[in-house]
Amino acid sequence: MRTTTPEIYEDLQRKLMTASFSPGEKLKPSALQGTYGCSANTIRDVLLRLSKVGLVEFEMQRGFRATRSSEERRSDVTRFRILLEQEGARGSMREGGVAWEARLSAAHHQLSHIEKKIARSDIAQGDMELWSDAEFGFHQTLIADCRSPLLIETFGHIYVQFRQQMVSQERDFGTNYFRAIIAEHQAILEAALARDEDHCSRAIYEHLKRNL
Amino acid sequence: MRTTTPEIYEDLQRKLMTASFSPGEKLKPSALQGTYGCSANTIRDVLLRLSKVGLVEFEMQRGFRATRSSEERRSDVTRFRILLEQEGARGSMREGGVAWEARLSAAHHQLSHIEKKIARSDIAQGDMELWSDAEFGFHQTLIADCRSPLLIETFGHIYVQFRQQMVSQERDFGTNYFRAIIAEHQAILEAALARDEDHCSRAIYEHLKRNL
DNA sequence: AATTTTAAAAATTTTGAAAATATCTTCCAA
DNA sequence: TTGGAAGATATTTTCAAAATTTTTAAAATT
Repeated sequence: MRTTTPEIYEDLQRKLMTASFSPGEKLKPSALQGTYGCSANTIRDVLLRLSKVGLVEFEMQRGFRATRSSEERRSDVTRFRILLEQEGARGSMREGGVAWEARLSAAHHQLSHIEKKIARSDIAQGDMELWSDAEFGFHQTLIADCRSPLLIETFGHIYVQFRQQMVSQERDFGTNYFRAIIAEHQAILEAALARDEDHCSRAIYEHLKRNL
Repeated sequence: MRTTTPEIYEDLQRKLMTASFSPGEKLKPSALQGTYGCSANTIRDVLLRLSKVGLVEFEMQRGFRATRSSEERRSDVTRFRILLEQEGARGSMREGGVAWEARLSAAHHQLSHIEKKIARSDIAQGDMELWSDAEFGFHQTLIADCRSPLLIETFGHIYVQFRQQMVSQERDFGTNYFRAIIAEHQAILEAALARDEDHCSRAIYEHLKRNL
């Protein structure tokens, strides 16, 4: 199998985020090398980079494993995400202009479109991946104009870890779940466009508290 | 020169934090390999790990460089540090027990000892490194009991970036500076021990605002 | 003179294998 | 049985060279 390194990175990232590797599972370069038709060192390189994002744990002399999952960790990731998203949204509401409002509306429109489709329960193959991307797009746009590259970057890392933790915890992701979050995203959008910082913070908390 | 990989990591980290590499300077494995008597790949490995902490920037196909420095970045790092430290201290004040108070007092005592020595201006060789470690110890202890491993880890990353940004910005680090921060650290300690969350947050802000 | 093309040099990434290190098994003694 | 060597196995790390890509500098074209 001929695969470029960026493709390997993307593939491993996706597999980590969709629990194709179970939490805590050992990731052995020598084992993965066969899958991608490259040398073990290339895998090592990619895993080192994925450990920056927090999808992979690395410990010297004892290799890599998919980040462990636990009640505590899920809660920790969620708390941290709430902190970053509240602060980021606050910043965007202060600094963002009409262009930001436009982008946020657009991102929400796209997200809401797919969420309504899923809520009608005609969920098709690949919809979850589309939804996940749209969800990220919305939340990322929410904080995008806060003028803190560091916060934005860290939020990106935390978001993928959040997804990683959530998929490994099977819960009801049925139509009920989507019906609920449609309203929550709507609330966040409205508060953000109204530049009501406290209300927006609360809406973000309400959206995520089920994972605490 | 015979050097183990952890030593290489430490040495590069120290050099990055003390501006032995100027901001934005290219870090070429093939060039550094000679310094440490190891292969270029070992350096690459170390640099990849340092990029997780944010001391090094990595871009695919174009290698590594010491993290760039700018007015904006300094301000960004400072803002982010304030956010994390305020939140972490808040958590410690809520969750920490007497043991935490004891550790915080101890860390402060050590820090204040060296700061007073420096303020008397009999600053000796290696004092800055001792001070830097003690400063980190104090601030880390401040947030240590917030029960958020993620926040603690991220704070560690941001702290070293903060140091990195500060050293590359020459400013008056004379006795005046130390006289000022002695009082600021004292204020943080007192508010923390009094479990006065708002006051502590303010003291943290006052301590760091000069870098905004 | 400015831009694009081309060729050479330099740097980065990848490889495959050897060396170092950790982990597991088996066996023996307490 | 329990605990711990000793050896066997597997994994991780390191290496030096090959392959790829980027950068630099010079030449050619507009």
